[in-house]
Amino acid sequence: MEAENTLKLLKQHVAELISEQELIEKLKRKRKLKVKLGIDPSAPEIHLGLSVVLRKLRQFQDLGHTAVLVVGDFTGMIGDPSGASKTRPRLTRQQVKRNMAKYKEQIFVILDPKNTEFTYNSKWLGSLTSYDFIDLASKYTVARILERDDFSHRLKDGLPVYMHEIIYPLCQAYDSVAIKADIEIGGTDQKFNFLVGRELMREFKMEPQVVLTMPLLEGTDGVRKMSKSFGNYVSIIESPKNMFGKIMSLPDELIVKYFELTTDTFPHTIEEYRMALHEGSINPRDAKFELAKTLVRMYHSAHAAETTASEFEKVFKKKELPDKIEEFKAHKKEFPIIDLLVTSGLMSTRSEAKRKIREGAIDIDGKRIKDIHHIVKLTKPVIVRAGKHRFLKIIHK
RNA sequence: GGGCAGGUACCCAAGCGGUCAACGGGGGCAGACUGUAAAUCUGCUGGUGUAAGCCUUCGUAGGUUCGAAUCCUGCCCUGCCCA
Repeated sequence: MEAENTLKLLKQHVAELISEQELIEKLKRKRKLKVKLGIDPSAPEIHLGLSVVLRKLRQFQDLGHTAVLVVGDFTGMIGDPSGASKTRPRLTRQQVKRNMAKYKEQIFVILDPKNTEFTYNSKWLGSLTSYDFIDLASKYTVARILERDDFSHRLKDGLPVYMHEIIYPLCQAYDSVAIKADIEIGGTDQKFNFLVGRELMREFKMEPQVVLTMPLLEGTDGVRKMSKSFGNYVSIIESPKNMFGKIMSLPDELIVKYFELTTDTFPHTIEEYRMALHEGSINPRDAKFELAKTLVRMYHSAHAAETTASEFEKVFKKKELPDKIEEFKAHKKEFPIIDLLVTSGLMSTRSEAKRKIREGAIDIDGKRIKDIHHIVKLTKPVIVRAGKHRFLKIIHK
């Protein structure tokens, strides 16, 4: 009975499990399982998309299993020039170290440090000889590597596929061999690599790892997967205000998915939301509002959730000014509006400032400024609003 | 090693001697409408200048020309074909 519940929990929200039977077998043995997660050392920020996988990993930890985080420093240091024109800068040892320090600060917000092991794949990949490496490469065929969608698409479209890219899956698979992974988890986009891991483990006469993939979470644009490079991500260390705002600008269709994959909201509550949204008995905006509060509560505090929520109401529903506005101390009493926008950092160039003024994006004390020659007098503090949600209080100092 | 086709702004993609800071689309930003949703409509999307203008930008280095993203040469990079 208990085993059944365990399995049910672990299977929750999972995209694919290969195979369920093997997982059951492994769980039956009552030993600590090694659950592998590959970490990209070039992206030290944890966002909600990654939290989906981390939260699943945490479930394993809560059941007493060990999370083995394999930092891809070896592959990272080689550099990954995907995209023909932009060779990604190689990561130095230093950078990897710095990034990982940052990473660790965030990751234990979700993971349990007691059941977490960090390891770096340069430890074993770095010490392979050329001979070993070729031996490794001999265990897989080109055709099977090229089965992978993105490779075959790129070939079809006449785009480059580099040698090291096709070696990549093998390296990652070898990580599984090296740490003797019981389970590897990640996003569905990793499925291919994980399966290579299984094959390779068989080659090495090991029990193949169980593969568990989680759905990819769409980012704030609602279309592409959440990723730092698309700029559509919500970091888990985002300020309450930004986190709240980003969640509120999410497309409605994602509300339920976000509840499921990024929060601990009870399944039956989520089901209620789903029904209500479907029937139209709840304003999607309100459901999203709850979602935003829930997330701010998780990553900040209940208090922050309340104050951010009421602040949001105030600014966007009642169209009032926020309680707290950042201040900028000006050194002069009078400013041409363009200078003010640029020196205060609201705009990055004078041309941009001009553009925004002409577009009607700039308010001062609630009055829209359309004249690019407008002079701002700082006899008293003024509030500049740039666009929908950027406020700055300018005071003369 | 040889042949062919390419390298244009965040991405795709026109342009093929002057009217090109460079058509069009996507994305992004801003405005209207809203629920900081979607859809829709409008504007903007190198820098500097009040503006006229000036400066930098079309893989890279040179050259031809009054004038080049556009022509020539070397080099680098990508794809395809042949070896």
